[in-house]
Amino acid sequence: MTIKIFNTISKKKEIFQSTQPNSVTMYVCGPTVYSHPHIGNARAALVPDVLFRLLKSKYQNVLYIRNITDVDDKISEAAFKQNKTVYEISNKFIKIYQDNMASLNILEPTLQPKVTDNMLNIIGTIEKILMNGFAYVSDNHVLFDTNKYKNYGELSKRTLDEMIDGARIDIADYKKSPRDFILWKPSDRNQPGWESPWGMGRPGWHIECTSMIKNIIGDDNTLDIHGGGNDLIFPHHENEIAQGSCMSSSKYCNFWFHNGIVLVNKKKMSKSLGNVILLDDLLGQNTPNSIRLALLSAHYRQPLNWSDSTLIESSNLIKKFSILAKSYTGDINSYNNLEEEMISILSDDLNTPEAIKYLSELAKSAKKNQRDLAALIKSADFIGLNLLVSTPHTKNIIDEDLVRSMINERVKARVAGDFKKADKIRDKLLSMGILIKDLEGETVWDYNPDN
RNA sequence: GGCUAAGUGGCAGAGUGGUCAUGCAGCGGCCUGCAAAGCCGUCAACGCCGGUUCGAUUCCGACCUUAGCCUCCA
Repeated sequence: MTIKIFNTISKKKEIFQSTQPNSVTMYVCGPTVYSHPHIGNARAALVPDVLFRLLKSKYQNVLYIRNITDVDDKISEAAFKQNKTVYEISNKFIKIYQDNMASLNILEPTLQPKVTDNMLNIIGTIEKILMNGFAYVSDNHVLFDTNKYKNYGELSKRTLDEMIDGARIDIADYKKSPRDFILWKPSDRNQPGWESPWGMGRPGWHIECTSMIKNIIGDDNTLDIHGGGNDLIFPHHENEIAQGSCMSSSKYCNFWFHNGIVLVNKKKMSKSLGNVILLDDLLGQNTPNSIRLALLSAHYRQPLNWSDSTLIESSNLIKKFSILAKSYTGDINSYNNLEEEMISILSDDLNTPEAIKYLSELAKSAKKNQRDLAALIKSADFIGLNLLVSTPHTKNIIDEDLVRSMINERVKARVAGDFKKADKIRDKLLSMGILIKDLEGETVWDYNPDN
């Protein structure tokens, strides 16, 4: 069965084909580690995670690389403000990032290279570009010469003239052309710096990705899939293609894969608008499953407008699935190919809303059909939703014995016909975050997902 | 201003040249001491104007609106 994915460079849904028959190489731009990860970082990791799971179901070897940018002026700035070293900042946020992603059941990539571990490779890559005549040294900087690379703009579909006309920035005087971008720049004493043929300095923003990719897959090999947020198409990925195509003769990458951004109140999150939603906050009040489902509720290429109701809806749905899943008593392994339909849905450009619809339909038929119930559990699991293990919210720590004794008291009151008292106890439980249901012969309880 | 996307029912959000999205909410019913949950049924949409077509929400063009990018950004 084939996988179709939308390729940004052709602007079409294409049948995915890897360069090697049983292997896939995928690179996704990871975080710059200078602050707490937000919901947008989560989407940017979660979308490739679903693709990774899908690819793994069809290919023997999937090499999934997600880098860690631990050299960046934003990190230096954070270090300066907090009176800490650059490494203290980056190590702290690497740890938080990885913990947050693990909480969301996002699988670890095969490799997570760091910029600081690749400085010699980066310098080597820049030397190759210089040697091939696509870069120049000016005032201790090394710059990519965009006028030398004739396909510049092929990803973002803009011409150099358009970019120059639309430019809102002042042109640095060491640049030959306003669109030329930095491969290497000098560092002063307060900035992290490395020895290079061009003096103490540090790499520009784009070169790290190109260098790490080529270092891992080999200069003359083509990457199968390169992913990242929509907002990275220009200039970051455009510049990567330019560099990567000019350091060796091989094509840089076959499939470009971009996820839409998360909007809050219909606007992109930004510190100035004060609408940044941090994962730490979200994870304190919601189950990983509901956050995950909420992030998958829109197609990955669409913008996702985040609101309270997004989470409420997804947590209701997850609760419905989980209750059903827990009623399953059979052996899941007695059925074959339970995930087949889910795989086929995702194979069409990762259509997660369609996948959720499928789960809803399974939930409906699962009441009468054990196989569908098993399929619900397995299919949800395929997209990383574990229905069998419920994770209570961290703030919802409850004395279960107390809950049971309150329920018993209410049962007694109901038997005695004292419904006033029974309702009072029910209200009290609700205020504690406990939802009860009177089923035939017994009363069951669960955490209230809205709480 | 330039570039790139998108505009679907009360909300979220897929999809399709001619029959159902789905979820939440609403409405009617079953169930219940009453609820909650569940179940059954039900209402409702394709920004605007043209064009192509026997037929368009779906294809084409203009217009309007929104978002993103053009500066760090996932």
